[in-house]
Amino acid sequence: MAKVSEKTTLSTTVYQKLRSDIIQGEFRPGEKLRIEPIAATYGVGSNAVREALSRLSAERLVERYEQRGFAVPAIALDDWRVLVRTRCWLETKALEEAMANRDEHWEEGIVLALHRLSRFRSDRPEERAGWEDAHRNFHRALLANCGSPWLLEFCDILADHAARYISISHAYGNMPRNGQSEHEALMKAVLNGTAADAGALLVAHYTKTLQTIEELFAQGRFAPLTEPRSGRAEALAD
Amino acid sequence: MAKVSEKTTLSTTVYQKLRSDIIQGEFRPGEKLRIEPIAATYGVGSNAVREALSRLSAERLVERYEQRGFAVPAIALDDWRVLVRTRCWLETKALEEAMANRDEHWEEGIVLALHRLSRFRSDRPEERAGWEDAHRNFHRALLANCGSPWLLEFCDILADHAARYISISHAYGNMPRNGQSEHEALMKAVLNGTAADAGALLVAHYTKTLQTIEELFAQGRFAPLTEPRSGRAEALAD
DNA sequence: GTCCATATAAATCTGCATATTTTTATGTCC
DNA sequence: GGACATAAAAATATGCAGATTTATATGGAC
Repeated sequence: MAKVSEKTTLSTTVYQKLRSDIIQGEFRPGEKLRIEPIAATYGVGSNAVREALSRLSAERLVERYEQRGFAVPAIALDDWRVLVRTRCWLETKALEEAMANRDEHWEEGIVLALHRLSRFRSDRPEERAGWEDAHRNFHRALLANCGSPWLLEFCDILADHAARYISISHAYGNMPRNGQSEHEALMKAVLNGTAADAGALLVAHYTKTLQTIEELFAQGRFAPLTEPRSGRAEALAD
Repeated sequence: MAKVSEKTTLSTTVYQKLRSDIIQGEFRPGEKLRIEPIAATYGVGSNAVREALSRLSAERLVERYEQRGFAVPAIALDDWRVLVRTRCWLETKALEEAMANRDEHWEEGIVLALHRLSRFRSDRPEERAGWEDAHRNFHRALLANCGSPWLLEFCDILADHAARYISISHAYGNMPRNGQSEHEALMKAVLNGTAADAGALLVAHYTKTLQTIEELFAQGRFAPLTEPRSGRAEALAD
């Protein structure tokens, strides 16, 4: 029995596709998003695209320039650091609350998510998408019980933005690390340890990724993406 | 010399107006937002309204029902509690960071914001809008230095949603309290005390508002707003 | 009452018209 | 010639008026 496909609007379809493309780094940072070409690509009218871009701009996944259209956000080392730092703050808090509210269902969800994650190898290109997905679900499972849909959503937004940086970095020399042992240690601490210990492991986990990408910036790998070439039509910022 | 008015789009104008109306409780919770009437009211096309509503739905200030339009979110006691709790978490963290990063400019901003707030009396209807604004700015000033635009934005979103609950409550018997002495104590603790003390005062400040509105729920004042009358066209939820 | 067909209302979408910005071309001064 | 200003042209974003699709309400058969 195939799942009944949810009734949806064209605008939402475009929104989802653009969202996913941006997070997966299909667009260069700072790249202008012209409405007509996008509409033509998807075979829809320009209004549907505008609506999708407007939604994305509210999530900061695209930047909006009044009367001048939309663009993918630029990337910057400082922005990356702040993003990770904020993510650590919020996820640490969420994890602390989730652990305080612990129940069987939550614990089982974590065990299950880790098991599913273990079935993918992040170094095999054909499994990569599945791994990313499972990885995301594992981290979500840790926080699921925190008691605040708001906090969960904020963590999700930050995770999306972090995923974009990570996707971009993959195209510039960053090999995704599997980190299965880290995830196992994290799960053990979450299920059996103190909130402080678990939080420290979580922060350490994200800090590794932080540093990997910091190095790419330091090596200048992202230079062509962060220094807008003068005279380019893409220089939208004022 | 009047400030040059920013070039803007019709869609953004509608967005700002709707946003402000929702936060100020001009719509009943759960009320359906029909596109045509709104477009007619503002004298714009339906697409501009759709775009505005789409943006608002990304901020959770309106709910989106695929193929069935948009509605103002309902209100619920549990939602209100979670909202305030989350706000306390995030603002406490932001305040802690802001205090750790303290500098002169930040301190002066707080002093100035409190002074400006003191010029308004929340119990005078004609000054109410000004007071709300100054109050919001005071709380923003406390966190301004936290070092994370993300965290600031999340706090802002939560503040907007809390403001909606408060606006609605004003129409159902809740008198806004001035709280000047609370704000002064808070400022003193922020400028001269420990982060723990300041955070506790902040939480206490929000908890008072929490309880006031909890009581209105308990008294059933909001009942007609939370119990969707069956058969009404507004029953959109599934 | 439940099911189904039909009518109505509403949301959604498209194609084009308009307004704005960006680019290109042109002219002027030094 | 190069730097700068100005004006025309092109590209692009924005907005509107219906056409189309979808959901909701209505009424009748069973």
